[in-house]
Amino acid sequence: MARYTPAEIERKWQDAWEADATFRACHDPARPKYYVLEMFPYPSGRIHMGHVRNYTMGDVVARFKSSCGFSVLHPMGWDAFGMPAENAAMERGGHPKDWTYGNIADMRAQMKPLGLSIDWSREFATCDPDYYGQQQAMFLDMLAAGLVYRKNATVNWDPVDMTVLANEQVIEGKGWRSGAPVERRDLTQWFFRISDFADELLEALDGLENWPEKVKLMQRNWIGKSRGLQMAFSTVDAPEGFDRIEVYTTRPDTLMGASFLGISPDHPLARALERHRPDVAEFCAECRRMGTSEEELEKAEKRGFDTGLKVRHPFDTAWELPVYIANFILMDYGTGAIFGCPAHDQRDLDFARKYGLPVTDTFVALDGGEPVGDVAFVPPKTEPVRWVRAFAWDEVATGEQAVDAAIRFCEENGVGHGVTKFRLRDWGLSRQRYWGCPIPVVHCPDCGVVPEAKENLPIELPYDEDGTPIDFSIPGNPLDRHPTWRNCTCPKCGQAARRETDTMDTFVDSSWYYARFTAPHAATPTDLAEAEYWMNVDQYIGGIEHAILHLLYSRFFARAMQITGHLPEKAREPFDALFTQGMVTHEIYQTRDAAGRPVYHLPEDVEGGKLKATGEAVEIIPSAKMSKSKKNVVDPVNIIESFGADTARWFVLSDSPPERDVEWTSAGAEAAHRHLGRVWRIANGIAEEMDQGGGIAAYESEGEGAAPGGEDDLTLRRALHKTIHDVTMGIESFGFNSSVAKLYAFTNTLAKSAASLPARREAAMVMAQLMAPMTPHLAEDIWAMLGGQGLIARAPWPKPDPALLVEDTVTLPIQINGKRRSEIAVPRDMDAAEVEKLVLADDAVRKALDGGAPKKLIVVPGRIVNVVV
RNA sequence: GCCCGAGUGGCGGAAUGGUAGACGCAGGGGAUUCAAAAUCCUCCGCCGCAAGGCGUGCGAGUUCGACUCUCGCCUCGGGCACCA
Repeated sequence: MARYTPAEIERKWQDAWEADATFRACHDPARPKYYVLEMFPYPSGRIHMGHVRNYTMGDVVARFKSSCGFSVLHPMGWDAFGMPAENAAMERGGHPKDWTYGNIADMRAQMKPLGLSIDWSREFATCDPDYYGQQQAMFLDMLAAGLVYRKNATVNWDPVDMTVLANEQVIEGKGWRSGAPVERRDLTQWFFRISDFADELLEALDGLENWPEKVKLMQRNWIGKSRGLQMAFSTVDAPEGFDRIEVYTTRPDTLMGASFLGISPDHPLARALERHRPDVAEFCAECRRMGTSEEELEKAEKRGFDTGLKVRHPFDTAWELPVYIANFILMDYGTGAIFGCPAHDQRDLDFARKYGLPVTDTFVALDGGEPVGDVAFVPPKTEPVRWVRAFAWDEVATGEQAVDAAIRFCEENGVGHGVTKFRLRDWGLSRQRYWGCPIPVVHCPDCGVVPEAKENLPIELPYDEDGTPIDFSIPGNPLDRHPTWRNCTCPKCGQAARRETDTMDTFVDSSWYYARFTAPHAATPTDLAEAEYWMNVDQYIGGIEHAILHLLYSRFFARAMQITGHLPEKAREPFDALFTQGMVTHEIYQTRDAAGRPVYHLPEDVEGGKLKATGEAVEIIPSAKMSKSKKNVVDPVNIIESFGADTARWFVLSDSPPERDVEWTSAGAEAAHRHLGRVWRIANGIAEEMDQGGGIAAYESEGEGAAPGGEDDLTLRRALHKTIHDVTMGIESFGFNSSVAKLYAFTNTLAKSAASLPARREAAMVMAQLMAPMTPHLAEDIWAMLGGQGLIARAPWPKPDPALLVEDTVTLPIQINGKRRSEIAVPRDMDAAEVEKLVLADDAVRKALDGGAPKKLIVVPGRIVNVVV
């Protein structure tokens, strides 16, 4: 008996698609286009189930839209720059370039058997000089347009390895390799002026109707627009040039509860003091012995240092407040100085209690009104409170009203002015690393910082040094110590100059790849005609972990590209719809090296809690996001080899709602495979019946005009059209798991159906079409064996017949006091009065009423009845 | 610490404010088979012999009716600007 053989049919149909160029994106002005994009992968060397899930979802959308008549663009590329390549070179030798391109070849080979409807002719990697050369050209245009500038910024510095560390490389305040306490260090770096766009990036979120609310909310909070008061406190006995300290506050209404002034350790006053005061210098140095991440600063114990300086309260010059240097105040936000109001801010309160500073209530709750103890009173700004130290508003007012009044009062009295500030900072793009896009500028002794000439692009990364491969075992930036690469001539004056040795943040690479896919081989960054046709991305799909940075940077970049003429106006917001898929999680296996640092292991290297190679026991850390660095990734190649790509695809779609996390298990894979085998056998059985009945030709004349079948045929057709409707709705709303469930249910219906052969043939063919976006190879095979014309991939999507979707009778559940107790079958359109009569005649209802009348009787037509007794 | 999510049977999960547990996994029973595999049929939230009662993380609230809406907690996950 014939069997389902995925290994054979998957190869067969992939070859057929290849020969047909089915997935080649066609710039066809006559058809509407649809651009579906999944976030491109980092080429770690192996695909994992997260990739399979991500790309299968995109593939379902791409194939579905294609069947619906759209000209689809569905490309794939590689986010190929970044630290792991350099780390690999350090750990295992070799070159980042060879490692990366080797990984890309491996991953492409693992991905192709999935049968994704990708136009591979558009593939590129961000580390291709052709790509990053165009990126350099855009950088120069953005520099000319004033979108890029240089300023000082703080980095994590490893004093032993003499190298800059990423936040990820700082573990508990120490360098991951050296173990040395990390220091903060200032470097001159390049920045994109994203904060100039803060307001626009915020406002435009409202127009992104097909983005998840939570992502927009996260971006709103990240941009952090606030209205507040900027004002100065005058100082007493401060050093020269510091007779005033500017502070920014969002709660000027609490000014009468001020208790101290806090300044950042990086504030100019702190820096001035530390020059002459060893005690200040020591405290500031200690503050700087910490990483740069906000998380680390916020989690650190809140500490302050009393400078001994005082400031005068603006409303009462006799009232003096102490000035503290505090480790939790960021120089990057506001003015780097705050006033503390302990009664209405928990952090200020903790600080005040710790250093014995006064706590003064400025308002109390309407009911009660006990003074603040160890919990600050911080009601929502919209809640009315009773003010005990108001200075320009009513005794009872909300925080909002008080803030507005306070700003007005301060402005009228010459104490500062209302300002709007954003939390969003400019985007620092300089990285002191090798494996990234070189920043195309030159440092000339006479001309200073000079943009490289466009004709010299791309500025390529050097592969070796003096004929020998670059040695990555030495910490630090190989470009910086390369013997010749830095040497160049000034594009302006022609004399000897030095090349910039910093490379770009890899977020730059991923901020415009979607645009490059529309014309991947163009001699300019984009081709405006192609961008005009293909942009925007109609459906973008990726992980929630990119909700803020990648997506915000991309939104900024689209604007910057438009300003510099690389994208049309309509691409200002590049992603029309966003879907954030959940992550695939897995256990983490960890051992420790001699120095006690964690070493992670791939699941396939672990068996029964021990390393296969050495037998060493591993520590099992509970399921977490699959990540390259933790090595808790599962290799889907094994699944594809034993069950086929369709099984892998069907399984990742079936088990969990797409936006939710899923823990990968092997248990369901066999079930998925069993089901696909069953579907194939049902179709094959129908094909064999057809053969016995005279072959396909005998059924070709059937169809619309054919004699109506019996009751069984009608029942099957009703179920089929309901399934068409449900599966289509599922795909359109990203409810792939629901679509899969409906297809399971319909398979059962079809298997048990006593309908005529033509009806079952039709049902099997339509079912194949409905399955085609998910299990495309199986669908093609069934389509072919049942006599379908051409490729199912090119067949139009089936439409449900509305007449077959409505049922004549419905079952109404009867609730008594909200609990289901009975049910009645009634004609679909029976009026409520008739229904009521039937309900009151129902045994369960009569029993519950016990002869009395119901208190209330609610009839929701066609849905439910509730009797309140 | 701050911002954003998620919690439903043994497990993954379904459910425009309207029958909680669709569909699948695991498990039980049966058919077929010399036997097994494969396949097919069937049962399956918890307590209870039953009648019935209890059930969507916990506690309140709104409603004729709450997994769904509101408020307060708990737990887990994501992000926090140099991981990608």
